[in-house]
Amino acid sequence: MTAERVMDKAAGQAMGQATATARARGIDRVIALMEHLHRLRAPARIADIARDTGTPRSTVYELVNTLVEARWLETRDEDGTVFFGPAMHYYGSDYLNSVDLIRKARREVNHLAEVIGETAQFCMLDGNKYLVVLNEPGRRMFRISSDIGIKVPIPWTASGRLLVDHMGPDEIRAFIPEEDFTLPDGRRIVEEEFLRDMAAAREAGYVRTTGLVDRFTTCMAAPVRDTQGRCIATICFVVPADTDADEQNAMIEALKDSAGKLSMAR
Amino acid sequence: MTAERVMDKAAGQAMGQATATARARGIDRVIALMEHLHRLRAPARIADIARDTGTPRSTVYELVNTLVEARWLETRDEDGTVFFGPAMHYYGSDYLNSVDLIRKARREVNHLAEVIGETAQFCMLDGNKYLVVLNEPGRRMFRISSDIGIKVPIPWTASGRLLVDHMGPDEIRAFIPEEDFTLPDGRRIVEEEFLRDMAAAREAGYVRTTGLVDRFTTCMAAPVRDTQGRCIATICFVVPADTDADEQNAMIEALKDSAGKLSMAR
DNA sequence: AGCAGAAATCCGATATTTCGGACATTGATC
DNA sequence: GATCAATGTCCGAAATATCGGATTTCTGCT
Repeated sequence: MTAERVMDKAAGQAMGQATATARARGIDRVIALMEHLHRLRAPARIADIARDTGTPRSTVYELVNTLVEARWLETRDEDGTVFFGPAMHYYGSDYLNSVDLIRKARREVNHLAEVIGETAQFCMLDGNKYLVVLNEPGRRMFRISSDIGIKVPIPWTASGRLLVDHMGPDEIRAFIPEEDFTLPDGRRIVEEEFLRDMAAAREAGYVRTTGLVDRFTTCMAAPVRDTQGRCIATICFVVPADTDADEQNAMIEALKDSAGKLSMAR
Repeated sequence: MTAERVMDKAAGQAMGQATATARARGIDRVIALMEHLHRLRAPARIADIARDTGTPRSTVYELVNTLVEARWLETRDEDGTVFFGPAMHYYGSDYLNSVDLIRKARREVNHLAEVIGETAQFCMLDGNKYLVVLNEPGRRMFRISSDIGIKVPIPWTASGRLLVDHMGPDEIRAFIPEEDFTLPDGRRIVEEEFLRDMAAAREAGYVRTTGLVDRFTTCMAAPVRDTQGRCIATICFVVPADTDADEQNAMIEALKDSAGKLSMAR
């Protein structure tokens, strides 16, 4: 109820910039600032931060100084831009280590990426969106970093078809926003198709999709289930669509294996 | 200059708790709070946070609410403790990906931990202290998490002997605080010994120490050097002291190999 | 050199947040 | 069931951090 004072939540969804109105707490401004950098995924100049977050310039300067001193932010290059600093990594590591499932998942994801050599990920739901929690790039050169912590519509992903496993058609309709069935390129995912994929995935114990978000990419995912059999996360590979079929099958086996271990674990 | 208002810096070194005096900015209180959780490396109850950071109780409640809402913190279990939340992981990942050397180092550390099966680390200096930046546990059960982002006296570590490589005896004396030559168990590292280790390490291209911080642990480290040949980081293994000699030699070769790649890279 | 525009700093006033302490709630112990 | 302790909420007042705008410094360009 406090942060909303600064950001108009209604305006949220779209390109995340807030129009500040009144005077706000330092904390709320800092939260907006960090969130902005995260969405940007790149260093930003202070003036731009001020504009894009709707924070008065003098305030941003003041806060950035404080944050740089605390190593939450770092001044980059000599171009006067700032980005996240080492403290965030330390705190983030503490978080990862404190969550049992994620700590174990890290092992599996690293192992998969190392042995198979393709990009492996660990994904979960965050509200009604899909989220990459862990990402370990394979040996390929490109696609170095992925979108850790960036929310994506559930129907855009292979894993999404597993993560809503336990819901009936009506529940899903209520849960996933209408507009999320439209892909970035404008194509539309028919609901029946989605439900069919889902049922097939539950049956087979894995799911594979090609050319969803990106035409030339194939995703394969296996479900991590809790003791009640509910899918609480997925492990997946992201590979070029032209990857050899046998290799893909090997990957799926590896995924099922890893996902199985994590399902046991908790 | 702002954060100091809250924390008495002189009191620092010891058990990190500050005695708040005057009214402080929310930001400064939050920084103290996060730093406290990081040192603690465990969830804490709000009342304890208030006591240990010297922040008024009502203020902590207020701030924690804001931070939980932003996912910077998370309420754990049902015992009312709080700890870092997922947002810290996302911001931390952004940081890691934004620093070239660290991003590359992550590959190497993961690879080493996977292939050799022992805990691998990537370390750097932070001021006049040694710091584990990346840690990847091996296949052994114990010693799951390490002290990422926790400052350690340079002489306590194998890597430390490489990281001050470029300094002369006088520089080192000026750089490393006197008291840092005393190990946690009270033993004292003679300066000549340290300098000898250093010279030998530079000569050999790696360093190995046993029973420094912990009697039953051996550390092996290889230097990552910049274009001027200066040691800017190290890669290392942390293994039980009774590890087979041949295995240790193989590890050292693997370390030199990885460190060499990173030295090339930048 | 000189100029224009942007980046960064400075400063005082006021709207606001922090803080203390009182009050409510929960839970454990005897 | 009563007592004590710990946890969490609420509220008004006072201290002060945020903000606007003016000033200064920097940078690139003609």
